[in-house]
Amino acid sequence: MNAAGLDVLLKYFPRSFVETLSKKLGINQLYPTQVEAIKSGVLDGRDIVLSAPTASGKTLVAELAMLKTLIAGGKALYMAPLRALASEKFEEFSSFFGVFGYRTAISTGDFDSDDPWLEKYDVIVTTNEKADSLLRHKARWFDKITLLVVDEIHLIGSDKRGATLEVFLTRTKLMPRRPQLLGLSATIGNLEELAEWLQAKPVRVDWRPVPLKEGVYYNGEIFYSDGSSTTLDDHGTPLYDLAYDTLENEGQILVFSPTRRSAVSDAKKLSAITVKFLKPQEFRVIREHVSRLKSVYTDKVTLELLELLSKGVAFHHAGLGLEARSAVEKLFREHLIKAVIATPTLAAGVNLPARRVVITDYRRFNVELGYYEKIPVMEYKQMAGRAGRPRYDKEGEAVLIARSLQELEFLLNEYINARPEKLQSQLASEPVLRSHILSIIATSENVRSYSTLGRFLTSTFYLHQNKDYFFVIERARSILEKLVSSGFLEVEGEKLLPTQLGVRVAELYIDPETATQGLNFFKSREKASTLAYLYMISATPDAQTVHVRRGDEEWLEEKLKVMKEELGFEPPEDDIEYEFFLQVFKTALLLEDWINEVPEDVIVERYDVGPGDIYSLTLTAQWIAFALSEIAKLSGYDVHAVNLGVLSKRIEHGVKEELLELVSLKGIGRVRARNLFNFGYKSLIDLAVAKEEELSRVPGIGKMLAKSIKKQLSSREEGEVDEEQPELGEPGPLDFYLSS
DNA sequence: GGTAGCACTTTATAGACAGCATGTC
DNA sequence: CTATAAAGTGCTACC
Repeated sequence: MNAAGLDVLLKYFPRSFVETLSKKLGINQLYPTQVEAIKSGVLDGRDIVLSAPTASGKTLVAELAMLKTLIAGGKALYMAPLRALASEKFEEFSSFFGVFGYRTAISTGDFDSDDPWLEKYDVIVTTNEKADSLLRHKARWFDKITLLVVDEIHLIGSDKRGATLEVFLTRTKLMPRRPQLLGLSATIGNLEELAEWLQAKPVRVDWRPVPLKEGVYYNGEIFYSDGSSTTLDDHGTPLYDLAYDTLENEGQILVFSPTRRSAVSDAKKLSAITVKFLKPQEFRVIREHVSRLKSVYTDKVTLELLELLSKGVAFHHAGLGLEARSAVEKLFREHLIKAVIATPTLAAGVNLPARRVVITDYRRFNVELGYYEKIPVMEYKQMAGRAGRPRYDKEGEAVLIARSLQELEFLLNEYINARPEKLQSQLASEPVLRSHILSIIATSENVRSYSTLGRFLTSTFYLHQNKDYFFVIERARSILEKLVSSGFLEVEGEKLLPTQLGVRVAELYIDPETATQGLNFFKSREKASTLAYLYMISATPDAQTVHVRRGDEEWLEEKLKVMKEELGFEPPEDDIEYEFFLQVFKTALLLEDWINEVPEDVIVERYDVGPGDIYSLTLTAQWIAFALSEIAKLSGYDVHAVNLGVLSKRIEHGVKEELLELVSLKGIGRVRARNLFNFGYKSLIDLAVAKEEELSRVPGIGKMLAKSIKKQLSSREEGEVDEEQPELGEPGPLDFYLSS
């Protein structure tokens, strides 16, 4: 390695820092990506949108830029689209900046660094939504941010979540002292347009640390983009051929499959091959992981996975629980399992490179629109970019599978040699716009009239891209009317003022429509059954629902007969509405089972979901329950507020009310709490009185846990002093000024 | 009468962010 | 709206 490779950094950093980079962090040379970015001025404080392939060193660019800003006494905010990515970066940054004596914090739905908020940290890692939420809550440290790093900034074009990022960026753009911006992007068709909107410099780098070959497999041959080709041995099916060839050369293969079902079945098929390449010592290590996972999961989905793991292969999709997923990732990274067959979870998710990536189908069924569509080139490129493990593989290879000569041609032209499409702003869709319009008015003092809102909208990417100003203004006007009639805003002449309710809705981060539905529910009844609450929650636009299969209708209708009373209303007549009704009803039943302590395995079977689905379903329901409880409180519906508060806790832990006290202990979940309860420990007092040895006789409670319980209880008795919260409510520094 | 094997028919379809206050299966 | 693989069902041939 060439130590002089770091010379360019001496212009920006003290020599000791550069030496530390080399000695402690093993960074001796800069990648072309980093050189380009520095040439373009990231370290001189310039705003930049950097588009470069996966693993081409974008993270180090961000780290250097952040380090630069920290040395100057500033603070950096790093935003990522997924919680998993945020926590991955948090780990990385903690050690990187730790070496230089700077502190890193993370704030997502999962974790929150508590201490007097995030003020004293130098680097803060969040998800996009969390960053937006912090803005809404007027976090005071926000004006201390001197560098904003937005990872995967191309997410601005995603239909569901793109608008959040767009509004966030528009807001920061309009701040009086805007922080430096570093956007990190995959390859996109209109980088220049995006950068121009952000008033940043577009920087495009195509260099990859591991060269990537892209090709199409047809009739026993891989045809590469450069016109060359290789022939593979025949093992029955294209996927077998590709897998065999990869494993034979001691590589690993990552397969993208369109559905969960096909991912599982492809994994099963490939197990016949992978098992042949599994060495005995590898098998032993895998078995340890498998037996550990067996103690966590006993549902059929995970059991199927565990069986496959022992054969050196795995499937990966969002139905799997968190631990199962990360076990698959870990085993694959350690080269123990040879093949992973994944749904698009992994396309934009955690970094899991493999020598060869196979995309079995360029089409995917669109559940919402109800038809098959071809996946965007950008998504293909993201998947293909996973090919090639730095340091392990000389080159990576991405392969699409063609079924006919025509398709071969089509895939070469439309994917491999195609340019990724242009990013399109997704701001104009109504449900998205209504949330953000309320949020903008409710949480910033400077957009409080039709004209300032109009000016805000003018600064968005949407209007930068589409010149139809009047269309947006019209749509905004109709949304404003609805927000006013729902009681979130008030009009005083030209002025638009948020109500207390409106502010709270924006802070709680729920769709105004969710709040409206909640309020209608509260208004129409003084009390409600648990099932009725669960139904109401699951029917909101923020909720997730489960699918109703053909065979479900029958038993759902049986259930309905018995529970009509409890539900408190008649199901709709209309066919489409009825279909939605059944979906919501099924979801409500699942949640009810969950809070009645029905075992996870049973839920998995009964509702045809995976443990991961249960997790995300309950997480969402719990959040909505909490938010609506707050809305009820604010609107004077005290009974509903209390009921929903309790319900939210029950959903969080999956327990009956009687266990809520026990479950507040660290290390005690629904299962252990029930065991304790059945052994007569029904409250914290009971536990405080009990002896450690007695507690450890309860199934699921070992010596360690018994000790931890006692320790927790004794510290509670002493009454720990709560940490002081910074006062809220002052106008935040994030308010921007739309001076005309 | 029972069943293996095959052809035809039916069925279902990816993912995941947010509050708050501290640590799930 | 532009599909397809897996699971389910039913039929036939054969013992």
